[in-house]
Amino acid sequence: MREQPPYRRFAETLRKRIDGQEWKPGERLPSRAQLADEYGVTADVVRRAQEWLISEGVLTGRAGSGTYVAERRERRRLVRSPEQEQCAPDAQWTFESRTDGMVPASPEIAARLGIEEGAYCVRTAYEYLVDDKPVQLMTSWEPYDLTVGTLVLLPELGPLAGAGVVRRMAEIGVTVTDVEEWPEPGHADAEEANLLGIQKGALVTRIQRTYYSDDGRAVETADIVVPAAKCRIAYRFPVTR
Amino acid sequence: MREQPPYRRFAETLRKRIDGQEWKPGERLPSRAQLADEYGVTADVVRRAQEWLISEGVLTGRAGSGTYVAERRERRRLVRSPEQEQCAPDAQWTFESRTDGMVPASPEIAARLGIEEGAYCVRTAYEYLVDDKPVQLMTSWEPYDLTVGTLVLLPELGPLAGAGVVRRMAEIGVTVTDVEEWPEPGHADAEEANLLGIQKGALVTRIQRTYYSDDGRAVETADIVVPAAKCRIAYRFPVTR
DNA sequence: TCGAATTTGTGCGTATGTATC
DNA sequence: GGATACATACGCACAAATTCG
Repeated sequence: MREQPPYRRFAETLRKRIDGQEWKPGERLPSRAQLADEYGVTADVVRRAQEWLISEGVLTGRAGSGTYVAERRERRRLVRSPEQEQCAPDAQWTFESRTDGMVPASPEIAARLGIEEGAYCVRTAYEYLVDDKPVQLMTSWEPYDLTVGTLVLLPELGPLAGAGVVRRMAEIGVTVTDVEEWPEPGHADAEEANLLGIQKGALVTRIQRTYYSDDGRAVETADIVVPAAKCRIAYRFPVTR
Repeated sequence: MREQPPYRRFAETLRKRIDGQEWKPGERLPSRAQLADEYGVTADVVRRAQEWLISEGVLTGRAGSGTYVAERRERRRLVRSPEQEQCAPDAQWTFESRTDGMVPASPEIAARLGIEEGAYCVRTAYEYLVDDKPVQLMTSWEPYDLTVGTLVLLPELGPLAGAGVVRRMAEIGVTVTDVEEWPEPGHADAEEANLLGIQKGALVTRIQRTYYSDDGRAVETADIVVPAAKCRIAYRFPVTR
């Protein structure tokens, strides 16, 4: 076993004091200079130790303000299963949406929807909120020619505003039968971190979701960003053999 | 728009040369000293630019050898759905397993299995292989008192060795009806990176999977590590309302 | 309101460790 | 075993954000 470098040892020192409730969640730690003085290490060793703990989600740093013990906020459980309309708003969840209108399909979106590159889609951006705080981002695309001339053309308008893809499609005679989700790990970019109230570079799960109708056509596809610090994702489904 | 720092600008220079097929996937780049000379920057700027591209999966570094253009390997599609036994071996997939024998349940595992802390479990480690290369790791726990005295006590032995949880449990009269998976983003530690043949710190998805029987008891839980660079995970299930 | 002090965040160069050939 | 190349750690300087008088 090789000896740990100074910054890692100091990180463990800090972690012990945090675990011992010496500083409680949300509280500010002494400044780097103070900690360096107290332990007889350089301020840079303190900085690296804090960076390490930040990357583990134990601390969070705020420029100009200080380094804080991360709030052990209870993470939302986000269930994704066949039995329910996913991500529908309820008493606890709400969302804000903004339809950008028609945009030509990028090569990737065209492939996901099975339409021609450049064909028009209705793009809508969603922010899911709990207690008025965003906990999930989504951008969705629907083929324009699927909903043109119907009341559900714009997801956020009409009698079924906010009702979810399955119900909206049912309204125009399209039966959604399957959903496919591709979750991938990633890091939050500056914009996502800002919108979600998390640290830049924090771990997120990006989900590509596509709904399919009974004739096998893709009727909607979406990019979903779920911050690991705020949400746990659960897939639950029956086992059939 | 603020000006980019030198290492970021040089990263874009490198990226353009890579995109232009100047160096092909798998090929070695010139050494840092050479690149630094060629572009009139310090070797440290080259190093940081390469680190940046490594974190994006464009390059990979090997100590003592060189920096290489990442192979754009085709990623396995890993379907997780109700219709099939998951992760069963077939013509393309195989796995190696190693049962550690009985271990007392940690608090976390006990909670996941709904058993008492310290109660014994059968722990088994799996490495899933494609072309003899590991693409997925799994560690599973089964309550000892569930399978004790039966032929399926050890997942890797007996007539149903390697048959999967659902079939093995069916053999002893336990009907598995549901599965729950909790995927979370993370980074590979040194050991995982070594086993999976990926860079240390590379993005992975960690899945907590638990199978439930018809009486609601958890019959198996597992930690699964899926490297993003090698596998895409797909959840597909029917929509029922 | 504004500016100075404080605190964290970013970038860079050097020294050293370690794997490869 | 030596030479070479990347990996890790550290210290310093400065920028950016916040705080507070």
